[in-house]
Amino acid sequence: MPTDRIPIGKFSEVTRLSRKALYCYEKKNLLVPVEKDLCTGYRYYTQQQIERGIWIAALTGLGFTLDATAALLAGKGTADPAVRSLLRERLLATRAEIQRLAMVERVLAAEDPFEELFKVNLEEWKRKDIPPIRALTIRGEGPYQELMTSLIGQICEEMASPANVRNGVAATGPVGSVYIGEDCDEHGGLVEVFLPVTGPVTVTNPAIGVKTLPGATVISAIHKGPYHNLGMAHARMYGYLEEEGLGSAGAPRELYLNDPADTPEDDLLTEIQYPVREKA
Amino acid sequence: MPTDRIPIGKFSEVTRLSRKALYCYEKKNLLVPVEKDLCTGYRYYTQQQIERGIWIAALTGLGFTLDATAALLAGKGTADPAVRSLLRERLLATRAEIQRLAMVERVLAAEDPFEELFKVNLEEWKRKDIPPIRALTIRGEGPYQELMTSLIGQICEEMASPANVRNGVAATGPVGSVYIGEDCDEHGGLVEVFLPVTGPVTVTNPAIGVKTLPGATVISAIHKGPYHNLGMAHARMYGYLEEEGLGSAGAPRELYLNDPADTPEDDLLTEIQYPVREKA
DNA sequence: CGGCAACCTTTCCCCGGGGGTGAGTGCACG
DNA sequence: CGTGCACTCACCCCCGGGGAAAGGTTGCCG
Repeated sequence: MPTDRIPIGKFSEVTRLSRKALYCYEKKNLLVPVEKDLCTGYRYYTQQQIERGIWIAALTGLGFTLDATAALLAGKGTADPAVRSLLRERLLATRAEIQRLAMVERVLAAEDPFEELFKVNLEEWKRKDIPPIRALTIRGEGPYQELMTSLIGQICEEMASPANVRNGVAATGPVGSVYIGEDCDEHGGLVEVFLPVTGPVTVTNPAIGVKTLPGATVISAIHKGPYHNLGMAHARMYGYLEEEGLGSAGAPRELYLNDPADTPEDDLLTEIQYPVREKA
Repeated sequence: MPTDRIPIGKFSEVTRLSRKALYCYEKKNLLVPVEKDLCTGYRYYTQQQIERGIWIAALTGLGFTLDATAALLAGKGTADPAVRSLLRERLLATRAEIQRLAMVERVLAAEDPFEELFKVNLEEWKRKDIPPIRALTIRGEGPYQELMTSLIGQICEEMASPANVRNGVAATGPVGSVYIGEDCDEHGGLVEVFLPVTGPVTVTNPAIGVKTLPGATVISAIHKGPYHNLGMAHARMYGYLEEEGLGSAGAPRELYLNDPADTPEDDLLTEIQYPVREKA
């Protein structure tokens, strides 16, 4: 083969790699032009590099990072176990992404995607670690509807007391509740309402205390809609936990993410948390 | 609601947005903390912002850009046509991505992904614009096998002539060929072999000329494997063009992307180009 | 009232390029 | 041997954050 000096533009056409990509690959030593004119900086590639370029285009097109691509090219012919593991890892990641996109598609294709979003979200449970929380707490028992209103009202009142306002006591999160009672049903039970708080709190109402709620590992989901639908959401989460064999490890909590006073019922957001046993 | 001063860490937990993301949203005015301590720079969010944060997390999770997310949040309740179009655009993009990933998955799941890659690649036609090419050319007719060897040999010899070497004449791309004959079949026909070239060429062999091949819009695919399989690939591409109603608009070309002299037959890469009529 | 851990701040570089700019080259053709 | 066009260069900012470093604050608890 006679001398070949393929400038970057032609090389880019043949390999279907953009010029920018080629600069990038050069910096990373993935595909370095054989010749670089010292005075003008012009890059020249050769025929041999076309093949490598095409492989790079193909592999990155599969979603491999440039590092992985380099490794794959190095071990292509061989039975390198690293190659196998890279391939498998990518396969799994691709499948996961397809699944995710399928859900995204479902939401976007729905008549009202904004509504649909949180219906699906209910199925998108996430595990997270909750740190301990210092909070004002108050307990009560009875039918939820009135109970919650009353308990939250008392806590807010406490926060608004002159002593607390003066001392700069402030809430550090949304109001939440813990379903303590063993036999909570949809209508009522023993509940503890809490408001995460910071500063030198003064408590006057004897029913209210300052506690540090224990941390936990929880499965959490976000619910959108009126509070009276929360029961259904709990049922679904509970069912899911049973299925997965995750023993419930404590009382479930709810976090009321927006204020029922100035939000339409249908837009209310509630985070539901079910503690589970830690599991690597 | 009493004063709430939610520091970034807590806010990040509740909304499932990373701290980095929050910094980023602040810079873009997408979600700006209500209070920022002038002296320490600490950010404090409020309850009301939690809802917005959760919406942002949900929308970006669907793949919207931050700009799009902002627009969607602004027009959420209204029947803004911009919102509709953003949603539809995203839906189409998502579907396209799912399709693409499905192919990626097929390749990765194959027994030998490296082989599979170019089989599928054959189905991944791309339209591109080919600029005019200045090249050494030589024509011949007969059975391909021997014909090509001979023609390519002659061209290479010409390139290697003392005059050309002295003048710094160099190839600017891989050898290719044009199937000129109307009645080319798998075995032979009228062919023009070309080698893209630059510099003041001297031609001694009277069969060889310097020509500028015309540019074209082509559908191109990359074939991997022995040259004697090219016939099948051509047939498939031709079939595809018919299906799509793309009239062929000129003689097909092949580019021989690596050198048969030092490449195993199974690894030979050939780009096949079918000119089509320009179409917006 | 102190101490200490946990929190927060800014800054910088990374991914894998896309887009654009102004200025400096090449080379085919006349 | 010019000339003009097309090419190429380096540089900077953008996406949407992740990770790490170095240093300053908070605030709980004793």
